[in-house]
Amino acid sequence: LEHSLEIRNPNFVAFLVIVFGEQNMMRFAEIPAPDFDLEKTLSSGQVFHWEKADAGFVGVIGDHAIYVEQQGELLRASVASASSRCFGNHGHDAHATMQLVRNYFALDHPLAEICASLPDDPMMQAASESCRGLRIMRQPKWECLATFICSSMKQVAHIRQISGALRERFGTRLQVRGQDVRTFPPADCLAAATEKELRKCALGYRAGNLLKTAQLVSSGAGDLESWIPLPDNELCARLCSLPGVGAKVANCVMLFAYERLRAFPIDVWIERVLRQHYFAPRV
DNA sequence: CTCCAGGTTCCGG
DNA sequence: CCGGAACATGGA
Repeated sequence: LEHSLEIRNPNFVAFLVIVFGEQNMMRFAEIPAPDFDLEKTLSSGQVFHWEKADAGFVGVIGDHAIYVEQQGELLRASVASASSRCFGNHGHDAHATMQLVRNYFALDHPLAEICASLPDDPMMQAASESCRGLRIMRQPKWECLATFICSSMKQVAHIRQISGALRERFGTRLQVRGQDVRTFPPADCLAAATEKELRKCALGYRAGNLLKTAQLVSSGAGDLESWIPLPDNELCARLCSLPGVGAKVANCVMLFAYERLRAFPIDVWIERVLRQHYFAPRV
C-alpha cells in the first residue's frame, strides 16, 4: 500500500529527474534506492552476468542493455534497447527505465522492515549486518531457471562462465556505454540447438537437462508465466518436474524469479552452516 | 596430478 | 525412505 501511494505521489515522480550527463549528452534515470547495495546484490550469486564498468556495472535486464551505478542512496541508470546501437536511453523514457531497474532490483520491497523482523539471534543479527543492502531480485523466469540448471556442481566462477558462453553463442548482442553485452537466449532458441552445441558452452552433463527443459518450456508444456498464480508447493512441484531441476534449483527459481520470499534454497554451504550453528550434535 | 565445486537422478538395501 | 555413485569440466 505504501508503495503504490508513493509511486502515484506527484512529488515523488518529480523527484525522478532526468539529467543530462556531461559526456555524450547521455541521459540517466535517477532512482531512489534506500537500504540498497548494488555491488553486494550483483555479486551475491543471484545473477551471474553483470560486469564492472566505470563506476558501476553493465548487464542486461530482459532485452535491455543497462548501465547502472550507485551514488549513496541513488541509482543512476541508462538503457540501450535492442534496436539501438546508441548511448543513452534511446527509445526509453526515464520513467520506463526507472520502473525496469526498480522492479529488477526489487527496490519496492520493505527491506528495513524485513531485517527488523529477523529473530533476535546473534547468528542472524551478524548475518543481516554483513548482508546489509543485499536485496532479493526479480529476475526473468526462464533466464533464472536455465542459469540455475547450469549451476549444479559448479563454482560461481564457472556459472558465470557458462552464462557468458550461452549468451555469447546464442544471445543477441547489444551495446551500452560502448561495451558489448548479450541477452540470455530465450527458451525456443536453446530448444532449437543440439546437445552437442550446448556442450560447447562448458555445460557438461547439464547440456541434456537444459535442452530438454528448454524444449518443454518453449513448447508450452512448461509454461513458466502461467505458473505465477500457483501456491508455493504446487509451483515447486511443477519446477521439479523439469529435467535438471531438484529441490535446490526449484527454490532458487521460486525465490529469485517468482518472488516467493519464503523459499529457502539449501546448497552444500547453507547445509554446513545449518548443521554447525543450529543442528550441531549436543555434547 | 588429484581434488572438488551453489545438485540431480538412478539404484540397491 | 535413505545412503551412494555417476555425471563433465576447469581452476586451485
